[in-house]
Amino acid sequence: MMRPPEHSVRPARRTRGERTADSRQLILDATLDCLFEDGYARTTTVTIQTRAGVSRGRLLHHFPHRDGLLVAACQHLASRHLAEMQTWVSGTLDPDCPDAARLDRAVGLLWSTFRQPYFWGAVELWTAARTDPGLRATLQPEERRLGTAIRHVVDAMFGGSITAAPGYPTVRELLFTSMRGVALTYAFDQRDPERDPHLPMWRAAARTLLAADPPATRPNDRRRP
Amino acid sequence: MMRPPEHSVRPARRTRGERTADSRQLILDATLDCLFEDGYARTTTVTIQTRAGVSRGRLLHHFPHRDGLLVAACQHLASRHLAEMQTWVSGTLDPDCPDAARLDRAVGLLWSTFRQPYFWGAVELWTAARTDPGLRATLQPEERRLGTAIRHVVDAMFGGSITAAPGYPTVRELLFTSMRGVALTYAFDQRDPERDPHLPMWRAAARTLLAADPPATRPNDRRRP
DNA sequence: ACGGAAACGGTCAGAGTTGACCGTGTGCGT
DNA sequence: ACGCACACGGTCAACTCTGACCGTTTCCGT
Repeated sequence: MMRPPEHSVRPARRTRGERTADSRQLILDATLDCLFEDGYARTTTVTIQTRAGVSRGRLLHHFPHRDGLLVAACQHLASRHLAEMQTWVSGTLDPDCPDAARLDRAVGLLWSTFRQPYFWGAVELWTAARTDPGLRATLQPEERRLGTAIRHVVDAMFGGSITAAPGYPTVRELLFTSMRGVALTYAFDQRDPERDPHLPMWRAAARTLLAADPPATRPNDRRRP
Repeated sequence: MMRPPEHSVRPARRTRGERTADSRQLILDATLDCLFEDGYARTTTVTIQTRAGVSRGRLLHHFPHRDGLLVAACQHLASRHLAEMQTWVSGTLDPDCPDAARLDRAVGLLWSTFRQPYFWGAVELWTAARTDPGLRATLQPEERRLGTAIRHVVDAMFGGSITAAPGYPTVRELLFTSMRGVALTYAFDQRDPERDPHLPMWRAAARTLLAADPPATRPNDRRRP
């Protein structure tokens, strides 16, 4: 009653654009959280609005249709993941790492990216996009952009000396796809990712492939006359 | 009116057990078809009963709850896929294949298994099982059994001389997981699987890894004093 | 032959989901 | 200062999906 308009409690007078940005951020983050925790099938608009802490009106004002919300979530997922990757790799990067131990570290780092909530959110969207042309149309270019960006980050993880090896492109692609394939099985078979038997296998295979002299594209005629 | 009970038109007098088996077969096949075509989220009991051509009573008599139906679909998927794999590999197997061309053939065959509807049905169930403990409990042992069985089939595809190589287990696992990871991207990026750039990469990497002399598990100390 | 249970066919209520709709307050251009 | 569109808050109707429920036919043991 006797309180004057206290300026320390006031919500800092947000502009209209800021409120809109906040709303979108809240809702899209909540959408990705729901995808991760509940899965695509149980991710309803009510679940999202509850988790985001917004009213139904606020949700429907920014995303009138569920389809548009999920499409926006795809783009949000991509941009958020990209930002995470870049800050995260710059924090754990070690410029003067001894030598071949860098490969082992890089493999471990790469594998750790497949345990983050991002990966499962992406999987949910991927599988949903398979039977949803609208989602697919959005997801495809977004994932392409992300793919090239991630490749650069991975290159930075491995470092120049490894990247220069002729067999490196094959190693990078093989590791990346194999890890994705292995990570997918964790959906129904949850073990300790740190003790995954594939981890030493990836390291050993990478060493062998990088040490192979030819680009490994010609099958025979290895020995010179 | 004047027709006697015609024995040529009568539906061959099925026993009760046969009808039950037919119903389950119809419903479970339709369930897997729905998973492949519509995806998990849009696979409803009504969709299934329509596609199976059964009444609601018939569906609910055999599968009172949707959960049980999907769990049964998991087992059905596994057994059906296993049977398909065995008959299919025995039909395309070539005992006296020249030599290393067998590897190329095996890689191509293995890759072709990731384009069948089975794979996408499995992916739908895997992702659903991640957030559904009931599905996961059923899927896990079933996929384990399938995994070992498939490994045997793959071994048969490669043949004894390749299988005997010390690096073979790594090659098999790497190929299998990498193909799964690549196949997953076809959910949102549909290209021609026959011209996938990974195909020559897999073949080349397999050759290199199989040709490597040591088991490739010890990182250093290659040269003896 | 005959009673009972299995194997349906078909309806319907209840819960859940989506989005249209209307009312309200407030930033913002003029 | 002023009004208008934006950014909500909140309600509700239409729709969908699930599973309970009841009636009917057909197989099967005795």
